[in-house]
Amino acid sequence: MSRIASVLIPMPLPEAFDYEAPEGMALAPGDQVAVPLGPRLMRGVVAAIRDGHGGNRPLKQVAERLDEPPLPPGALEFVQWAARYSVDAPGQPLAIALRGARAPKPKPVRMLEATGRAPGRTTPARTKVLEAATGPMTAADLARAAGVSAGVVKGLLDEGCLAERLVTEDAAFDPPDLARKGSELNASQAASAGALADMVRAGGFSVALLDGVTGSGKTEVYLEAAAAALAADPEAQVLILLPEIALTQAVIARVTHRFGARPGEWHSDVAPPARRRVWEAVASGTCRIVVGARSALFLPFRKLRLIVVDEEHDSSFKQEDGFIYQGRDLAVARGKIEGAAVVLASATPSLETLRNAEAGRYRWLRLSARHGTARLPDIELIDLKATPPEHGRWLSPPLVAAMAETYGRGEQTLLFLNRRGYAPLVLCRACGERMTAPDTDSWLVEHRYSGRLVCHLTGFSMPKPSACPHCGAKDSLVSIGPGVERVEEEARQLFPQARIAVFSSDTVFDAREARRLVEAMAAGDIDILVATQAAAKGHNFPKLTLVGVVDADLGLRGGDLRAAERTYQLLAQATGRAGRKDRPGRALLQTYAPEHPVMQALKAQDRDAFVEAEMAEREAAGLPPFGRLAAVIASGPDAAQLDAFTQAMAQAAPNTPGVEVYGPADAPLGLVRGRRRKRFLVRADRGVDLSAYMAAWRARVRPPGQIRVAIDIDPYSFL
DNA sequence: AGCACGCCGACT
DNA sequence: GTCGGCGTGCTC
Repeated sequence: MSRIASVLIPMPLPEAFDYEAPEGMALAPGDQVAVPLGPRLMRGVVAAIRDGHGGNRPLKQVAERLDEPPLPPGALEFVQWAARYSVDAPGQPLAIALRGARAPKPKPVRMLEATGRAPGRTTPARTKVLEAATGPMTAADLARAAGVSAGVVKGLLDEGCLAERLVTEDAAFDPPDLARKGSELNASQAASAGALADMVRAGGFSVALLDGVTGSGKTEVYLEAAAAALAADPEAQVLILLPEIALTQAVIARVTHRFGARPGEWHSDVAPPARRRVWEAVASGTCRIVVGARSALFLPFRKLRLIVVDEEHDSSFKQEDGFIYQGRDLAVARGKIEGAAVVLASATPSLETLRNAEAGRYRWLRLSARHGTARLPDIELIDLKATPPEHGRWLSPPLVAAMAETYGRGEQTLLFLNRRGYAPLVLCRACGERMTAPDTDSWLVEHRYSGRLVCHLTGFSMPKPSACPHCGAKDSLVSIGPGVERVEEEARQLFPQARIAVFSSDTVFDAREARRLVEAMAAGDIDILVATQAAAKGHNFPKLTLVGVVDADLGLRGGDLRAAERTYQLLAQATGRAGRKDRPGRALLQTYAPEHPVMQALKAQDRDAFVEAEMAEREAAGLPPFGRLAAVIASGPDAAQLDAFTQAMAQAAPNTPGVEVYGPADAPLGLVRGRRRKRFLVRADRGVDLSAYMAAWRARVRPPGQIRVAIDIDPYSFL
């Protein structure tokens, strides 16, 4: 008999591997260890310890217990739960959970300090350096502060008048100052904040929907819930999740102001050493507030007491590649594991969340009053059949007139179009050839800034050719349809004097640039902002009084489950931008289907009507939130082999009451990176353990050769 | 994911 | 006769 450690390894292995725990090595679940895997040593995390022996073959031994913070029990359980739920290898979520633990430590910086020794020879330059050396500084800073060359500093260092000291950036996070007062709350906010504070103080798992229109002050309310959680327990930790990196800076500033301490920041743009610092501080409990993107859910919290999911409806919470998961749903799961309160905040909650609130599973807190004196914008539909734009233009006469009026008053316009680039399609007038990426069915999008054709799916790009690559015709390629760049071009032609900017992921590369643009807009330094979804939420632009939605129908096409819901949310968010302070706002929606229920509900600003109609349709079809969906994407380079495999897979689908399997069908993007793709869609009744069903199905087939099978629980994109 | 082992073409 | 192409499969 010996002790056996079951070890999770951050790789796509199907299960934890067993190792023998060497005599005298103290090991506990959560410990980070080094274990031999094949020819090399891997980092892993102990999932469980038991007594026993290896069975038919001898086990390898754990090589070393690493001197690193262990994964707390809640984090470990969450990793395993997430893997099971997503029907994926536990190593996938574990890799996310260890992303901060494996990052390099912050490098110590060489700082110089005066030692008090007088230099052998005093010169004016040396005196200036010693006067400037009031505290530890880097050599470069000291030379700059004294206005001398680096040589002078070096000379003083060599003589021992300055001494070198290695300083690691202070790893500690300041504790939140709980004596600080929060913002002044109106009656509605105060009631919700009180309810959330009670919920948090009561302890244990519970979920609340914080439901309030744009500008109703949801952030102030959930910050009070955070204050209650932090005050109730000196070790309590709070996690605030946001759908996009661009929104983190504003919330970090709010948290810093509210608690007098900067929270931990966690998203893909955070540099590795800073990530390591946050990871360790969260594991040790010294970092008590984290603001981050969905992957922050996997941080090693010790005593997580509150999770806020801001803009909970946002589809960016859905991770689509690699480890596929829905951040909002996993947040609720982590809350359950930790016994924490979960607050889902939105102006346009997802139908899933609304259903849970209606059914009483979630506490439903409505923020009714709008902050300050701002009024909701008027929403008008522009019927593009009645008043179409000129040929080759995208802004209709009524929208242009409204823009002129707004510009004339010195106010701002937001033109909203959820399409990057200049034109979504380039085709040849001579032969009709559509430009697509090699090995892909998706259209190449023209980008004029870069002069290239870009595939938004694979990242492939090429210079725009002067002749058609198919038929060779010269100058025959035409740009079809609008992207934000093209709308910007049109706006510049219409308003040559206006200050116009574009906000899309092609023009805004990082959080800093996003903040710069948002600040310029807030300060009134931009007259017309042309934006994709990236700018449609979370900001307050006092001089913005007109929102033009260039193509309101965009989300109504394509026949995916959430198209109507997404359009509704997007438009409600985008139009919510207009007229927030004392100016009334207007929103103009260009549409070819003004009679569509979504357009009508939006025009009437009747969320309940929209939700009721959409819920009825979903219920009748047994679709989420009344049923559950999963997708299988099988892909491979050989079409015939893939067909044969997906046919076999269809045969192998377990026959279970309450589950229907549709497919195999060609995936909408049937060819990606040279691989053919086939898709199954699985619909299940609410009570079915869909993850178990999918796992059982997958276990029945063995994908041959190059064929890959990906399972997506609760798919969003049907591509 | 790595990294081996494996079985078929052009080289010192 | 070998070196090496990367296809297939395993790692407790």
